[in-house]
Amino acid sequence: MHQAPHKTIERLSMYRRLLNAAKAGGQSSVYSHNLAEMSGSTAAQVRRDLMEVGCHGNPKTGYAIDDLIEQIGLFLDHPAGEPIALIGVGNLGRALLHFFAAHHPKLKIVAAFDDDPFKTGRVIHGCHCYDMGEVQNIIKAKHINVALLTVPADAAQGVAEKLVDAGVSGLLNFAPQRLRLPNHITVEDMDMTTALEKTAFLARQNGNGRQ
Amino acid sequence: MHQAPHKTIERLSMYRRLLNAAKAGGQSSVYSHNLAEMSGSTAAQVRRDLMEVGCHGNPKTGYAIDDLIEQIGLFLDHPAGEPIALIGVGNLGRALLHFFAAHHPKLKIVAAFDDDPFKTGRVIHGCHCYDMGEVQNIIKAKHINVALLTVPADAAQGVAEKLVDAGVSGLLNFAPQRLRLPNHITVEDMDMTTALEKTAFLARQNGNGRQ
DNA sequence: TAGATTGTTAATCGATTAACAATC
DNA sequence: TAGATTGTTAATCGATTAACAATC
Repeated sequence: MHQAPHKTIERLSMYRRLLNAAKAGGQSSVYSHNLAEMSGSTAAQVRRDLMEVGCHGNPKTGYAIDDLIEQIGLFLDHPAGEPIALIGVGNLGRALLHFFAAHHPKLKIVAAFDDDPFKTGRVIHGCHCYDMGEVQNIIKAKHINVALLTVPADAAQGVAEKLVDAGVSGLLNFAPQRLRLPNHITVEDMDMTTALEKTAFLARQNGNGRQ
Repeated sequence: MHQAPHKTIERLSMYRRLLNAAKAGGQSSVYSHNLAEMSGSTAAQVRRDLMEVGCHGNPKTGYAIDDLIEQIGLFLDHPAGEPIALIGVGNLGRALLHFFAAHHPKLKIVAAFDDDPFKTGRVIHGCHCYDMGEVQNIIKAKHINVALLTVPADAAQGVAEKLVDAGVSGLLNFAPQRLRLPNHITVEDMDMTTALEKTAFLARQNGNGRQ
């Protein structure tokens, strides 16, 4: 069996969000070109992505929204929900705790970690903050497989290795630091400095020419 | 003349960061394979990227770090520095103000905007917070070309259009919302929900199999 | 049926990787 | 010279786009 391309996974996530909004608006079916229009993709791409997760439409009625949401959920989500850890309760860490507290039924941040004694022991945006010394025990105890890394760049590699030792196999890394980890570990980098540099560069190149 | 691929731009940003660190550590030259090792790229890729910005090495001595940093800077940066706006001073907005206050000499957030009267008029992480009503005047007055968008999803499209009207041509969008803007506008999406869903999915697929 | 949409296959495109001659 | 590295070209790979037969 083949692997779904990474881009397909990203688009499926986006489709689901759009479908939930459409459902909330009272719609019950969509055509590929509707979803393409909303997501900025093409109709053919949408059909290919939906086929990937086993969704089938019908030339007369399009795709049933409830079916799409269910199939995408079966494909993307862990059925029992995914417990997640957040490491580093600085400004960005707290913002992400707040952001993810609301956003997702299946992805739940169940533990935060910091080494600042003014933060540990408290509940921040609904999430208990533990001392870094407990990170491996708690990750094992709570069967955490995925972590958000919001520590300073110079601490990132060391913390990441600890997490992997404790059993984490996916990291969403906000530290502007390349992580060297075994190949079977998934690292997704959210490098905001690079993203901003790229945006500024492309804006200057394609933009309105204002200097 | 041809355009540098987007991936090359991202890698150049990363190389520069690594080169600055190497320089601070006392190094004065690198080989392509050193930079490849540090960045997780390949030596051939590094050489191609560096050629793209007009850097040349020498089989005996490799590349001069000072030269690389300078050439990458000439390529990526606006010589006068790039003034940037941040729209939406919520948890995430404040975290980004803090993050970017320190990180970059050429990219500077010079104005923040919100419509909450408890935030406007104050200075937050060194940046003045203006009322949203002033956004177009200030963007024009300060010649701002690039904006960070950290407003709620349902406000993102409206705000983005206002910004584009005022002359912004590059947006770094943190709202989980697809923006529909003219083609000459650069939009870079930092979709954290999708990134986390993708990380969790790939972790489950490639990970240690723990359920 | 007629017409729009789905599902599938072939063509294109862009970027990465591999190969190798040129260079110090 | 010998050997490692650079610069450049060709081969590969993956994903997107285009084309079209099958379907309701």
